[in-house]
Amino acid sequence: MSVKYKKIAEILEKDIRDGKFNETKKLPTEEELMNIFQVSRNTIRKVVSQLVNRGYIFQVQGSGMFLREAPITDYINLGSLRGLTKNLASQNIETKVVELHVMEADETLAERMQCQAGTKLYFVKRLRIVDGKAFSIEISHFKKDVVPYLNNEIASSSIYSYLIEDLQLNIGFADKVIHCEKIDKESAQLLEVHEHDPALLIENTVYLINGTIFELSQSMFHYQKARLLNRITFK
Amino acid sequence: MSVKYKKIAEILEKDIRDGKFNETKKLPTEEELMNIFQVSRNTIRKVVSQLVNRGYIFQVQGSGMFLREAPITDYINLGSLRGLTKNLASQNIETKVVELHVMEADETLAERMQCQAGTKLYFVKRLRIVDGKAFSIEISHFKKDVVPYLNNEIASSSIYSYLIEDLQLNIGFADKVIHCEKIDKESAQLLEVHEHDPALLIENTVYLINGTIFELSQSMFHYQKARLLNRITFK
DNA sequence: AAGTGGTCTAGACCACCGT
DNA sequence: CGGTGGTCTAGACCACTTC
Repeated sequence: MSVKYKKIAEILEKDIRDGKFNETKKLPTEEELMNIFQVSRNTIRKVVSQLVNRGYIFQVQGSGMFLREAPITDYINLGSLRGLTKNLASQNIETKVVELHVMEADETLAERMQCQAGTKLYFVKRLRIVDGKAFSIEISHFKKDVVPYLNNEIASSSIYSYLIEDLQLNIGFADKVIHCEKIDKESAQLLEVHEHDPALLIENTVYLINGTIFELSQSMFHYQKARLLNRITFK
Repeated sequence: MSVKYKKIAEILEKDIRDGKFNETKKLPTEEELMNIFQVSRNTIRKVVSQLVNRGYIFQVQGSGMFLREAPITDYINLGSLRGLTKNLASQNIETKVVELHVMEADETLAERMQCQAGTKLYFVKRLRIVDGKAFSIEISHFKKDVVPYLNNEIASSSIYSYLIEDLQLNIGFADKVIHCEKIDKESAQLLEVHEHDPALLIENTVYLINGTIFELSQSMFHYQKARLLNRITFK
């Protein structure tokens, strides 16, 4: 976080979240931001593009930069990295670790994670509980050579905070595939719904910035509780 | 499309799709691209950021720019604008217009579309058929003052091609909310599934670049056939 | 050490919005 | 017409990868 544009983007993101621009629903002009932060125009434009990509603002040529309407309900933001911990801010989230152990990749996993069969993986199955009610089941596989250590305590809080802040992983990009299906019996019990009820699923493949896969996960959501949000900008 | 970086991005996107870099799985260096297209480095970097955002490539500092693995199956790309027409390229898509007429926004619609109750809207209900099988039901509302004309013929092909190429709408951004639920009887018949089977839903709010909403739509997908893909990059 | 992407600056000119 | 964003250039220096 040593670079200017990231620092400034952090500040402005916080300002927006804190409602600092709510009266005008408008950001200062690029020139004003240049003066405030004492950086060049390109740097400000880089900052702004971050805020645009994160869905906070939109730009209108000749007019200014405006706040996008904040989502009213709690959504899982598909554009962000952290699972629930950062997203459903207003709610009360618990995590129950159902299973956690080291395993070896079989042929299928090996192919999907682009590694040799037999590669050591952490297997984690967790139940996420929001406001006292079962919300989702998350099954994750982490490559052990990238995530050398994991325990119950870490898995009970935010794994991603651990990966980023403690292990300092450089996470680069991810593929998320979303679909829905009829829930199986075991999952139905965990999520407290009926067998054959719908289930919303996200299959997540996460890459380091050098392009290596380090996580493959599946999240299964309670169909009545989960709503995913995707904010996109064209240009 | 008069600007350099968009033209170059189009060319490179096509090259990537055509498999031009498949042997090396690597793009030319920034310097090489500067020479090829005779533009400055910043312009090339802008081009590259487009390709990164669209999920085609990833950059590794000190090393180069590499192709991301192309998705194997056909997915609906959440990051792109067009619905199916552009996405499921390999398949055979038909569209049946179930309903098309002008209506007035009621209180609920007016609030969600940020307009006055009574505002004229085009209402379109379409059934999308892929490879001869029902795939999705799309219900859309377009503001008539933005989309002054719409007919059966246009709605039978790609509405978005019409909006962009003919009406020259400047589409800016969109909010997509995804969830799943049990399907109702009428929709079940259209999609040829059983009542109470799962259904995957996307609620889509689309804005012009000046921030005005012009479309509100809901797409309901066949739960066994639809897969949504979201490619994200962190940085 | 050489190659390649990442950050940052300073400045120019264009395109669009609103008055 | 003034204000504000959009595009583009030229050049400098830094950080990481690869050999």
